[in-house]
Amino acid sequence: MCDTCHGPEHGHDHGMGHGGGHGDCHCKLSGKVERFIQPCLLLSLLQHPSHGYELLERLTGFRFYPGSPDTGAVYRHLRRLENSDYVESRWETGDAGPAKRIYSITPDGQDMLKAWIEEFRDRKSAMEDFIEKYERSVK
Amino acid sequence: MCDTCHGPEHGHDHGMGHGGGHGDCHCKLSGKVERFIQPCLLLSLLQHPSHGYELLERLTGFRFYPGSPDTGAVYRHLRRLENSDYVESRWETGDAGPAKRIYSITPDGQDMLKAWIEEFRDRKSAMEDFIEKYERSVK
DNA sequence: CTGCCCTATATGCTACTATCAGATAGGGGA
DNA sequence: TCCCCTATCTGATAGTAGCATATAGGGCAG
Repeated sequence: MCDTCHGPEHGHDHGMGHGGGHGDCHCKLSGKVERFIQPCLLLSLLQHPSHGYELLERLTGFRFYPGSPDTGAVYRHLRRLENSDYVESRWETGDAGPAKRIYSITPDGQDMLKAWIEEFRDRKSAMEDFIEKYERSVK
Repeated sequence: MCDTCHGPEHGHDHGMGHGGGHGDCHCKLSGKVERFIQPCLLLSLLQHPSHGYELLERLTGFRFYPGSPDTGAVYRHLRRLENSDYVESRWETGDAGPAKRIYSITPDGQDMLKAWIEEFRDRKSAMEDFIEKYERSVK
């Protein structure tokens, strides 16, 4: 039983929003953002260096994130990207408010992003194939 | 340290094969098939009824599965799909070898598959946007 | 000067999932 | 008899997202 969509578990609302975690309930087909957060962060940082809190807001610009993404996820992934040398950071304490950790993309990170782009092209075409298979089957 | 690609953890091999589970190693960008198994099973069953072992082989026809998919995953997802009334099954003991559980897609399952197709269209266009954003940034 | 909100970063916990490994079992061939 | 192929199913583990919470600086209203 699903406490979000109520009633039948096979509702047709398939938006990616609201976050997931509904177990066997398929009222949200893909609440989870499925590790798209890393390429989104890398692309944001390719555009210009930024800090976690700002990146959090910029993530909503990607259609993978219709709602507000999780703050914990953003900071944790930035840390992981830094451990892999895909990004680097420096502290900025200049202006008002708490200190900011400014992240920039590294050459390795740019290579990684390029690999992600290739991956996305593959997935996109795999989905096109799937849709085509479906169209042929229902015809 | 990655025991698959050895050396630097940011190698550029980004195929979807060999299965995942390399933690922070990005030598495989997406070893996980990320719940694509359910729509693949539904579409296979839309084409014609089938049993688990056969579906296992038919899954390789989808480009989400370059290697052989996990047998456990197939049977477990079939069970889950049946619990959700997206598929139904009957035992077939007629011919040689062990009994087969033949699955068929239900009307609810067909609706679900349709919802998945819409979802795939969304994801596909989100990826197109991402790639376009990238192209603009590197230009 | 206290409480509240906004900015900013970080960690703990839990549920879900994929993957790996192995168990069970029928039947055919060497 | 042993091994392999077909066929289904279960156990254990590791990675992940999402939620909640902790910490902390600074501005501002009452």
